[in-house]
Amino acid sequence: MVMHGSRGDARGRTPTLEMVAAAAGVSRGTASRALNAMPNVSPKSIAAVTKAARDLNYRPNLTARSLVTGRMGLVGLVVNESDERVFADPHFATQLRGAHDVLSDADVGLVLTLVAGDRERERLFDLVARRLDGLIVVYGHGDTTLRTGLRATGESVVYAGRTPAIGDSDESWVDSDNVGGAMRAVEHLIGRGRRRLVTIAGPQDMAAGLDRLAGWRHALRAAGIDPPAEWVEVGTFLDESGRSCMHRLLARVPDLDAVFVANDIMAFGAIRALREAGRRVPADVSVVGFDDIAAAARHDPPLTTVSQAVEQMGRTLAETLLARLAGDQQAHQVVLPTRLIIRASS
Amino acid sequence: MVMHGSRGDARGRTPTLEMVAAAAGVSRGTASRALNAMPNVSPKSIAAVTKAARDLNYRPNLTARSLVTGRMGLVGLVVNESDERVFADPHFATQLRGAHDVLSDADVGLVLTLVAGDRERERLFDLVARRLDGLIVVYGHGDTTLRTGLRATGESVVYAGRTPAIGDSDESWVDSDNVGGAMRAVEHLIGRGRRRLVTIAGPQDMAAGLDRLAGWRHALRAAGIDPPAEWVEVGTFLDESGRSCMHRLLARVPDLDAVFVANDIMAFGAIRALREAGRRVPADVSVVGFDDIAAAARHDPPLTTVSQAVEQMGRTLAETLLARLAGDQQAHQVVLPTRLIIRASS
DNA sequence: AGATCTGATGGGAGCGCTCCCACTCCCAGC
DNA sequence: GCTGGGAGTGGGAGCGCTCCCATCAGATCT
Repeated sequence: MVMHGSRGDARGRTPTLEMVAAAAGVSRGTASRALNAMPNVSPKSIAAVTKAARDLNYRPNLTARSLVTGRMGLVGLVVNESDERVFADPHFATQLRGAHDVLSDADVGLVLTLVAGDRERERLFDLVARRLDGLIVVYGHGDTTLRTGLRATGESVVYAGRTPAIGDSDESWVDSDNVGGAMRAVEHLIGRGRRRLVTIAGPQDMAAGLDRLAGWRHALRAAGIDPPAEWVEVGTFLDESGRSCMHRLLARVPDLDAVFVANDIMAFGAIRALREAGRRVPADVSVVGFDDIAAAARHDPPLTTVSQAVEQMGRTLAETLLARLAGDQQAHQVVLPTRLIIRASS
Repeated sequence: MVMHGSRGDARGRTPTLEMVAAAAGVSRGTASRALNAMPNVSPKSIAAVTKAARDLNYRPNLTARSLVTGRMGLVGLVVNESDERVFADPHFATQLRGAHDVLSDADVGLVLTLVAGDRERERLFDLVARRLDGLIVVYGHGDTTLRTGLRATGESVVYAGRTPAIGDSDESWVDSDNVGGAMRAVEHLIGRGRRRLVTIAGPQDMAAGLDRLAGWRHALRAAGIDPPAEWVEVGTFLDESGRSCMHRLLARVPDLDAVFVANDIMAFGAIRALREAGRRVPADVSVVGFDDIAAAARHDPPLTTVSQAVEQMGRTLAETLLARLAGDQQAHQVVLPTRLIIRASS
């Protein structure tokens, strides 16, 4: 199907439903019903049409189908963030694979849409109106313009990650149980006898940052400890940030005996800082991270951390969107379980 | 455009070309010509149609257009490799951004297509026949089944990276000047007085691996040095592989004074190995990498390396594909320049 | 003034499919 | 034997666009 010369050269070459029907000795309508597994078709017709379609190597023209159904069979994956930052996230690929699998089984294509700046955001609105059935938004954090814009268009959208900024009751999202994961991490540390249990939190404009901090605080209070504000440092989720936050915490709380870090990357930085300060991990200070990235198991010492169902998240995002496209009107808000992986750092 | 109920509820809501034409007081044909900037339309008509289209917030129905033109306005980005490995490549995002920019300006969508295994490869052939105008194949290395399959379909395809495995004269590809880059790296080291100049090569089933090794050998010979086979170790492009290769080289060639490493990641591993062996970089051994990833500049010591025009590569891939789709029959084989970045490691 | 050309226009045809309505069987029920 | 209904079928309409051809005005040339 090279066909740069448009119509002419394709005529007669690519088999159409009409040709399949003729070969099977039935009408177009019957052929269509047979191929789409609709009711009220005789087994004989189904067999004849199936055979004819295979013989002719027939592939339905998705464009023609779209024109009449109004469905494109395409959803957009919106990456609203600097691409470097997204692709640097070791979970992105896994999540993408999960979503891709599900969509691919449903014969729905995934159109990659990088958004950076107003012009591209406008283009996204245009795109979604013309070519896409729905959107999966990953890394939409912070950009309320995008969110309110999408909400206004009434498009089918599913977000990766809870949407903290605006009232989100009518939006669909899939998120990990960040609060629960953080709580279990803290409970684990308390069970190890730790009491001066500080935290390096993530950015507070992201649900993951907010929720992991909330879980830490909640678990401490449940254990009868009311953590002072000086036990908290807010980082950027990057390695170097973990290091500098840890140094500040050590300065403020010299006798700290454990730190819950909101992601593994910062936890690595924090462990470096602890060593620089002459503290041993885990003998003097226990460290727990979040994410269970591949490097966590290989780290020295292997990092105790909270694991998320990353591929499942991708799958659920896709499934939720497909459900919406199938007519399910209500918003789905799914929280996936997290799991504490205990290793040597605690 | 939610329209899960198919046709009915969209009728009358979404403006059509017919409606624009009526509002502008011209015919459908004239409106189409005006909006598509075709010749033989009066300025008055153009103005009227443009205004009517804006007033009605008209967006052409791409499906209807595709049905008649036979063009989908979609190209596939084929990732034929484990997703972890691709997304771990720090250049992938940049390259993708470049391609995305160009395609987006041409109003062509980019459909992400992960291929792993025969079933998915079959699905790709199906997909490209039904929904896509062409393909950009990144990381197609090794998979000749994919290549020969695509060649058989006569599809428009552009490869990222030279295609060494099979005769490639009729295939389009875009690649960096790996040979030239490697040569300049070696010439630089020779200029620094180094003579026992070993190399850690990349996988030999990838053009990048082959070409960088060839460049190293070529430059040495040009300098009157005929490198023995024991000066070469073949790595996997991963960090740990760089370290172990370096150890083996040190064992075989104890008096080596420089090493050209086929990528930065392995160069980091190699520098670790050199330190473990008590060699100073660059005092005892000079190290040059390839890629100029972000971490190279921040490394201790900052790494001398060969920089590629990564974003340009993405752009050129897209431009080449668009040219093919516009009817340009001949294969384009583009080699983009590389540049030696001299830092402290040499 | 009449013939000729050119730029501009209108509208039919048709892309390949799904949807729907009308129609034909055939069998059960009275 | 006639009727009612359901299963199965055929084919028209129509999705919104582009392409093309016939037409038409207005300008230009003999």
